[in-house]
Amino acid sequence: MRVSLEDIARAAGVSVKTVSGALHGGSARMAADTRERIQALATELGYVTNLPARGIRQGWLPLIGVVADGVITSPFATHIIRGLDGEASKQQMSVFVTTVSAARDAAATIAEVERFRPRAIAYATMYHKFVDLPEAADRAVGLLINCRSRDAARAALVPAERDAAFTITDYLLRHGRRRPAFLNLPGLLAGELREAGFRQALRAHDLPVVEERIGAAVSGGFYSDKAESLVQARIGAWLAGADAPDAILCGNDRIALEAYNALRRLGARIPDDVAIASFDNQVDIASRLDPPLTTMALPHREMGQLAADILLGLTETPEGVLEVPFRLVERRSV
Amino acid sequence: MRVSLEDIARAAGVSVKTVSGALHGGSARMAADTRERIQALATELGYVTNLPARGIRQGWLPLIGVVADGVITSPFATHIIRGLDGEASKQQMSVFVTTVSAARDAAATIAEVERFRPRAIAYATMYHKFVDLPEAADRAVGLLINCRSRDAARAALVPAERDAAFTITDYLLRHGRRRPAFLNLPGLLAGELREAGFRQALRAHDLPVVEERIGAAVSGGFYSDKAESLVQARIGAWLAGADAPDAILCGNDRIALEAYNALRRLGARIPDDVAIASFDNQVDIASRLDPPLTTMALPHREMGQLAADILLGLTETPEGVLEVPFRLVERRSV
DNA sequence: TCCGGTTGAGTTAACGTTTACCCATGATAG
DNA sequence: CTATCATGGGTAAACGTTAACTCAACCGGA
Repeated sequence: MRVSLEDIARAAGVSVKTVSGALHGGSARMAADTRERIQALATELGYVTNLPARGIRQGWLPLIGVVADGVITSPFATHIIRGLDGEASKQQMSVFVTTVSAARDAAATIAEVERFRPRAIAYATMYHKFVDLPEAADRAVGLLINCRSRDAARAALVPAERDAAFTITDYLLRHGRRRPAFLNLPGLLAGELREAGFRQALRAHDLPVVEERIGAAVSGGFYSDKAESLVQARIGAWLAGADAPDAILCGNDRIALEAYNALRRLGARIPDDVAIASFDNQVDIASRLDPPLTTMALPHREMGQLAADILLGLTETPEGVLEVPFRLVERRSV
Repeated sequence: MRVSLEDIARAAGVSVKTVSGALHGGSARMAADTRERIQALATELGYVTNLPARGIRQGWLPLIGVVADGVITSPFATHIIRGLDGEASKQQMSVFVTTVSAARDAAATIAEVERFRPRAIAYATMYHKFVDLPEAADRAVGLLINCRSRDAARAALVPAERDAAFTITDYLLRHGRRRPAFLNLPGLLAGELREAGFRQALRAHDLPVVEERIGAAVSGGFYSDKAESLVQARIGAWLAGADAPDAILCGNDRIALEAYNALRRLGARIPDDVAIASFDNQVDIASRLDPPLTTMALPHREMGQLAADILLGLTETPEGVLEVPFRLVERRSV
C-alpha cells in the first residue's frame, strides 16, 4: 500500500541505495539523469519518506520537542511556537508540542516526548517565571524558554523585562514626562523586574522615585473582577492629589486598557494630560485602543526563533540565562 | 548512551524478546517475578521506549496528526487540541499539531505530517467553514474538524450551529421575550446557520420574523474598528423605534460585548429591559461581563474528544457531516 | 513410566532506511 | 597499450523493536 524505496527501485530498475541517494543524498556522485528519473518516479508513485525508518538509523527524528507548561492558549505564548516552527522548518525539522496537564506532570510529559527521540527538547512556559524540573527530566531538556532555573545555571531564554522597562521609561522621560507612575503586576516575576527597570531609569535621569506613584493594579497575581475598580481607584487618587503623574507605565496591556477606561471616566486626555505606555503588545488590545497604545512587544517570536537555532546547533547554547530584548512599538499614547 | 532493550536483556541475563514482552507485552505468558525484575531494571537504567523503532515494525507511530488551518491561536480552537489530547493520551497516543502557514500550504503540511507515519490525520480549522483539499492530500486525511467539504461526503465534525441557534432562541422565548432581535456575523458560515436557526425558532413559536430586527454587526467577515460603532448605531435605531426588541441574540460573545456597551450608554438595563444571549462562551468575555452572559458554548472540546475516538477506531466514522451540539451556559443576562 | 499439554523463554526474521565498503566500467595519462 | 583513477552503482550490515516460530522443562494423568 504505502510505497517504499524498494518499490521505486524495482520500478526504476536500480538498487534501493541508489534511490535513497537520489532522493535524499545531498550531492553524492550520481548521474544527473538517473537522479531525475528516480525523483520523477517517486513523485509519480506518491512516495512519502518514512521518517521512523530513517529515525531508527540516525537515532533521532527530525523533531524539536516542546514541553509546554501551562496551556499554550495565552495569545502571545503561541508566538513562541510559531517562531520555533518557522526556524525549524527551514531545516526540515518539525515542532512537536506536548502540554503539561493535570493528568500528566512535567516529568511525565518530558518522558512522553523523549519516546519519540526528538533531536532536542525545550521546556516553555506561558509566562515568565522560575521553574524547577526534577533531576531526570531536567537532563533531557536542552533549553528553557520563557522561564529560568533558580540557580540560573541552565541555558534559558527569557524576555529582558528590566531592560524593556528601562527603555520605555527612558522613552517617556525623553518625551518630556517628569512624573511617571507605574501601575504594577504584583506577585509576578515580570512585574518585579519591570518595576526595577522603572526605578533604574528614574535614577539614571536624576529623578526622585516617588513611592506613591508605584502601585499594584490587581490584588492577586492575575486579573480578578476587582482589577477594574482597583485601577480606577488608584488612578482617581493619583489625579486628585497634588503632583499628579503626567505618564502612567502599565504593567501590561490589559492594565493599560483599564487605565484608559479610568482616565476617560475622569476626563483626562491621552496623551495630552497623561501619557500611557505598557508591555506585551497584545494584539487584541494594543492596536485597538484609542489612541493606539505605545507598548514594549514581548519577544516571544524572537525567543522561539532563537531557541530553534540554539537547539539545532546553529547558534551557540547560552551559558545560563539569555535575555532577549523587547521591541518598542511606538503608537500614539505617548 | 541511550539504553536499549538489549542493554536491559544483558543486565537481566535474558533475551531481548523477553524484555520486550515484559515491558510492553500485555499479559503474554511470563513468570510474574521475571517481569517485575525486568521492569525494575528498566526503570533503574532509565529506559525510554524507542518509538521510531517500534514504529518501523508496526508501520505507524502512536500519533494523531492534526493539520491546523489558520493559526490555532484562536482562544477556543485550542480546545479542539486539548480535547484530542485528553482522549488520545488514554490510548498512549500523542497529538502532533502542524499549522498551515504562508510558507507551507495545506498539501505540503499534510505531506509533512505523513512523513511521521501517524496513525491518523485530521484537518482542523480555526472557525467553522468549508474547505476543499487537493485530491492527494485529501486521501491522507481521515476526518475534518470544525470544517466540511462542499459535497458533504467527507467525514466531518462541526458545531451544530443551527440547532444551537434554535435552542437559545427558544430559550429566550420561553423566558417571556416576544420581540427578539438578531445581531449577525455576516459572511460567515456560522452566522448564516445561526440566523437560520433563529428564524426557525420564531416560526416554531408562531412569531413573525421581523426583518428589521435582523442585522449585521460588522461590515466584513471579521471585526474591524467600525464594529463598535456599527453595533451602537444598530442598537440605537432599534431602541429608538417602536416595537423595540426585548432580547438581542448576538452572533458571538465579542458582539455581545459591544452590545453591552451600547446598551449601557443608552441607559437600557440587562436583562430587565433587554435580554442578551450569544454564542461561543469565550472565556475572556462571557463570564466577565456584568451581568455574566448567557451563551451557547462551542463544542470544541467535545469535537476534539470525539475526533480522537473516531480516529482511533473507538467510535464509528460518521458518514458525512456530524453535527456536535453546543452546550447552553445559563448566566444572568436573560 | 510415559505422553500430551502447558508454561517460559530463546531464535530468527522483518520493518525501511542509511552507510561503509566494494566492484565494474570507462577515461586519461604515461 | 597499460596502469591509474574517477565515476556510478551494487551489496551487506546495522539501527531497536516486535511477531512468528521453536524448543526445553516441567506437570499431571493414565
